[in-house]
Amino acid sequence: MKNKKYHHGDLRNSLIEAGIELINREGASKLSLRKVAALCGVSQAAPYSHFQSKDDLLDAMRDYVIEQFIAVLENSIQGCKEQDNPQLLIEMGKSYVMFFIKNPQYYPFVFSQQCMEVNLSLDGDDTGNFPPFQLFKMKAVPILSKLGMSKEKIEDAIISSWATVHGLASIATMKNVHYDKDWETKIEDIIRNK
Amino acid sequence: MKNKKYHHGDLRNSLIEAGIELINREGASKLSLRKVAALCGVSQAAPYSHFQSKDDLLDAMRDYVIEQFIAVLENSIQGCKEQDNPQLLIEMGKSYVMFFIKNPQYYPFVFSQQCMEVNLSLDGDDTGNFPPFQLFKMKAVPILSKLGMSKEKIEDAIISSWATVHGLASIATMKNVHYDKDWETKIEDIIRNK
DNA sequence: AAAAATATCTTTACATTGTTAAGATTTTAT
DNA sequence: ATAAAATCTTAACAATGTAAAGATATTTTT
Repeated sequence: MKNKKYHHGDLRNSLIEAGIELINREGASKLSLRKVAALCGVSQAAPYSHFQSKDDLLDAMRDYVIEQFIAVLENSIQGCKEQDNPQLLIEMGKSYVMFFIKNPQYYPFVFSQQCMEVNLSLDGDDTGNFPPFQLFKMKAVPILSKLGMSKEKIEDAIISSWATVHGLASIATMKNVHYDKDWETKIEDIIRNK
Repeated sequence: MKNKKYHHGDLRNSLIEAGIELINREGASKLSLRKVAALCGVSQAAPYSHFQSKDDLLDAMRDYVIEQFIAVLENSIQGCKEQDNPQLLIEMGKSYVMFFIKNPQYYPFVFSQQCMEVNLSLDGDDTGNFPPFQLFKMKAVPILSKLGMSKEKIEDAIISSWATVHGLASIATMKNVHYDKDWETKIEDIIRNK
């Protein structure tokens, strides 16, 4: 490791993390490529050695955040004793919402480009499917099947559940939302109320 | 009405409508103040006689879209024979989702600035509350009360229902979402599955 | 009706931004 | 060691939001 280095060494990852840092500081709307480069101590054009465009960097940052998101969801799954109990789906839902409540800037960022692949159907190819939804689907199908639901009902239930949880995350992370109760303790009631 | 006019005559409204036109054409992310001005045939700085900033124009455009949105919701209410039947809430939900399915560019635009006022509580001041939610709340409370639900349950149910519908709108308007069924006919099943 | 005040618009200018091009420096491959 | 490739810098461009100064039209006042 040299002190003054022409080459940064790990610029690609540094740009991703610096970008996420800036998003947490002042939101995705105020992020600029040049600020990210400056935060990494490189010139304005340096990012173009690692990303084709600003959107390309944003995509990589999104992947990075979604990886954290997936880790949180999987952690909540492993916290469940019974892998075939419907409660597992509730726990996933709670984690889904809480992830964005704990990182409010992430919601508008992750879903700003509304162009992620989403396959709602139970059939079809799940490669490239929005990973959090794919994970939820994968866990939900056997659990709901065991309850004796028809395939069509299962598909509807999965879409409905995801919509509820996703909508809750959207609402809870709005800047001027007023809610006197504590989300963490209240959220299960709200999901169950379905 | 003069042919060549230094003064536009109705520039404020024209800017709002031109802006919405551009959003429908190429999405909110690609909208610029200068393009809006050009579409109205005025100079780049002309909008500043009517709006303090680009965000100020965007706010006015949002209000304009929300007015249309409210009109659609109220129309669906008036289409219901029984004003105290829970089916009315389903109809509102369908209209909520369908409004954004019919105008896919509106969803990311209306909710991009996640800073609208939202009061989730049944108590408290509803002035300034996000009008579509306020309307839903207003209609839901008496209907759910009649079903014998407690106040707390009602609040939970309203939040849950709005989250579901709002989440459905978010998901259905994603660009790369694959769904082989027809939303219009399927959406009620999905909402009911709650 | 004339003059003054105001509203609406234009032109010019500037800073910020994404992006490209040309070239410098370092690392890697031969 | 030399060539090739990767990584970075500086300089420049077009698009954008916005401010300032001034022109033109409209409204208000007298």
